[in-house]
Amino acid sequence: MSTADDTAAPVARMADGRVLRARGQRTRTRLLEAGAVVLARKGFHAARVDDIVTAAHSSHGTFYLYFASKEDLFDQLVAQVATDLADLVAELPVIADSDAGRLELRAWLDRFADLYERSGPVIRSWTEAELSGASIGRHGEEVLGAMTTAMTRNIRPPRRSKLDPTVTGLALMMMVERLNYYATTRQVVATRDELLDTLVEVISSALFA
Amino acid sequence: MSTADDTAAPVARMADGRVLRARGQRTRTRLLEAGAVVLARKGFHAARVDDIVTAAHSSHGTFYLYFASKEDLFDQLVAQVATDLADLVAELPVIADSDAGRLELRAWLDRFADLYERSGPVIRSWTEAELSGASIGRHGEEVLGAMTTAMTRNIRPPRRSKLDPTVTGLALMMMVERLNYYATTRQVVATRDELLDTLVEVISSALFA
Amino acid sequence: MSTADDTAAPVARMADGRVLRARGQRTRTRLLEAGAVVLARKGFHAARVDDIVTAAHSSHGTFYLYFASKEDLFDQLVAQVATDLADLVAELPVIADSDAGRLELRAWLDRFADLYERSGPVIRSWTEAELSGASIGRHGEEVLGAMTTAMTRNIRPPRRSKLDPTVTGLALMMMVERLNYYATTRQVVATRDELLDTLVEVISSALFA
Amino acid sequence: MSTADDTAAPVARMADGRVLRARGQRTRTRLLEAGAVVLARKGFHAARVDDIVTAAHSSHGTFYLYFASKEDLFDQLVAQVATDLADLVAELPVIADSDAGRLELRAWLDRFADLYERSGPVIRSWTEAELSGASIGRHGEEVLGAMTTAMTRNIRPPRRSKLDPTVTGLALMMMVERLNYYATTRQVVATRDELLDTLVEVISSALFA
DNA sequence: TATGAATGAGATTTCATTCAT
DNA sequence: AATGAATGAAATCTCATTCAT
Repeated sequence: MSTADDTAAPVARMADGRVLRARGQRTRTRLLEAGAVVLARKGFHAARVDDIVTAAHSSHGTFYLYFASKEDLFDQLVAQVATDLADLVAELPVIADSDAGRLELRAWLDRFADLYERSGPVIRSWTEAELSGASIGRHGEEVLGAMTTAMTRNIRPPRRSKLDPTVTGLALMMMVERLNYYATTRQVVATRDELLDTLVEVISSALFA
Repeated sequence: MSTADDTAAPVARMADGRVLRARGQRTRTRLLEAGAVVLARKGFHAARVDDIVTAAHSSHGTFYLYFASKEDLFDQLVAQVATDLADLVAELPVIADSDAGRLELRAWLDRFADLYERSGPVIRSWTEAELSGASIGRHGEEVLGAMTTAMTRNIRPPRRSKLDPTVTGLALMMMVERLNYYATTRQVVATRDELLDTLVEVISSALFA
Repeated sequence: MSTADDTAAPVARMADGRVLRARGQRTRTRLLEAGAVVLARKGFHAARVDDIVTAAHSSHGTFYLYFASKEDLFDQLVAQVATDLADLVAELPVIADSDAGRLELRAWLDRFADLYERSGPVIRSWTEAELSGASIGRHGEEVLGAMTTAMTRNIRPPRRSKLDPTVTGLALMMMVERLNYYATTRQVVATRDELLDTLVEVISSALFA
Repeated sequence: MSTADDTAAPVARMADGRVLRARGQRTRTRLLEAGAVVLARKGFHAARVDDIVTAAHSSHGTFYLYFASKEDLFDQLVAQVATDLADLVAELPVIADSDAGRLELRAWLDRFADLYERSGPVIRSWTEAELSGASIGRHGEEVLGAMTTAMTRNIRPPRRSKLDPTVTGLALMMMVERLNYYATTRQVVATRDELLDTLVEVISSALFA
């Protein structure tokens, strides 16, 4: 049995490093949640600190008690989602060329879609932040790498000599992300089943054709 | 037989609608090109009018002679690229399940990659603009629809009953776009050949598996 | 009997509608007063936001905390003066053709001159704003109507068949305004007594000749 | 008999002093007329050089060939009107306390109203310009003095001991001006006859009561 | 003489961050 | 811990005037 604390939950702190009491904890959470809402509604650049504190029924002064800057808040939001995503990606199974394998893949994609539905706005703001060179992009790069690697593990080199595994892994994962993107933003109308069926088919075709 | 010019090129105009003489034409072009460069370097939101006029060796006053606002310039840039992209997309052939078909597809993807290399920054700024609700998004939706439809034409329903053609078309096109994105931004290291081979394989697997 | 305050003073607000605390109240007042001073010195169009914030020992940012725009500040100034003026005009008595009547008229004109001395610059800027079609003109029209009506009440139709009461009322009131204008701007040199005597004479001549 | 040229018409010149040929003459006139139209529509401050040259079907470059500045054009406009007005004012007769005198006065006021109808916008812009300290105000002061003096000549000191002649003259003339102002801007609805009747009555009451 | 194009100083406005209570 | 107020650098945009042909 492991001793306590070996997965020490990171203690939330104020911007100046002091540890939070219960009330502070709640205020910080309120601001983070408001940040997510505003991010979803307006995107990274158009989000104003004022929008966030208004949505959180708080104030500018309070905001800077908990976050060093606007970017800091978004960074913390992104860090959380990046962790969730990395955890999920780590659980992508090696997929067998069988109905069972396809079912496993489908189940994983379902969980991905769940996560995307919850955290899509934050994930989408990644791209926006990346494009303009904000520091938030870091998380994106790490997760991108993890996703690519996870999918790459499924590609047995002997089978398809022409396919570069890394490139293929990236291609398939990006397809998964984009399709979820257009589905959650309703730019394409598709049920969850259609989404999953399509992804399973295309991915398994690519892997086992 | 009609002479040339029956598809009269749209005449460039000043922000107040007056048509341009030769010198104005040149200045406008210089500003557009500088805009593209700045857009590539900084992204839509971080791009400053001042950056653009400095890059174009021009002035603020001149800028507003040709464009009603910063957004107007980017809108015109995007409109141009949207046209190019739509033209290319219209030329996507119906792909046969044969080596010849694969070659045709590969050639088309090569042209897409060329266009993306030239106009990638503008295309990428689309997403950024979309996210923050700018009016530029319009073009994006149209082109997105055209791309999806073009790819969809290649999916013969009888073959793969489970695949929704529209969703599949979108998925494949988005994969093409994203892969080009990561290739041009050097977030994935791949030669043009690796890129094309991978895309041809995955797409034809999906279509003909 | 009701206590005071049943005509609750309109609560001062920030540009975004939030109500003010004491400090904000003071800052807003300082800006309004500085605005009046600058308006007097430079007129509506030549007045710069920068002049105002400098005079108020404040900053641009603060200015826009309290006023949505430069025009908004002047509009609030004008609204205040319009109210004062309307109140005074409402108190114009019906004038009897007697020494007592003339004394009453004189007293009222004296109060008008006081108000004009205090608020002349703002009243004068009305005209400037009207001419250029700014929204401030509204107040002007209302007050103009009230002034005309008030004076009109003094004109007994039977007496002077040829006089249109409204036109006469307007004529006399405008004379009052213009004379105060030239007196306060020192374009005519006249003591308060000369001013009042002249106005009383001309008005009572017109009413009772 | 006087020699030729003792009323030498001021020769129109370009901004750099050169005398105009016929074509230049016409262009200059077109710009002046366009200036008057724009002045009427927008007022002094809101009038843009661009509005004027567009209305005159001319160009910025041409504008500065004939006028040293925007103010210069308005100054020339005002100078013309000031001359007309001064001429008219010089012809104000000494009014007798008789029906004939009233008719003479009425005739003069009719001519004033004609002039105001033609040149009202320019006259009105005087005030606007004065308020913001533009140099145009000069003409205004001169004409104001002339108008006051002219009316003052009609006030026989023995009659009304309390009236300061200058102040009264100013008061009456300003009433004339304002009433014409509100009549031409349609802020008061009155026929020319009502206007004249009212003014004749009030003025003669004041002079002869 | 005429003109379209170019200029840049200067105006208004925004908003992340800091201050004072 | 919390907050309302203040700040000012920086951004966008305007327009009288000058330039070059």
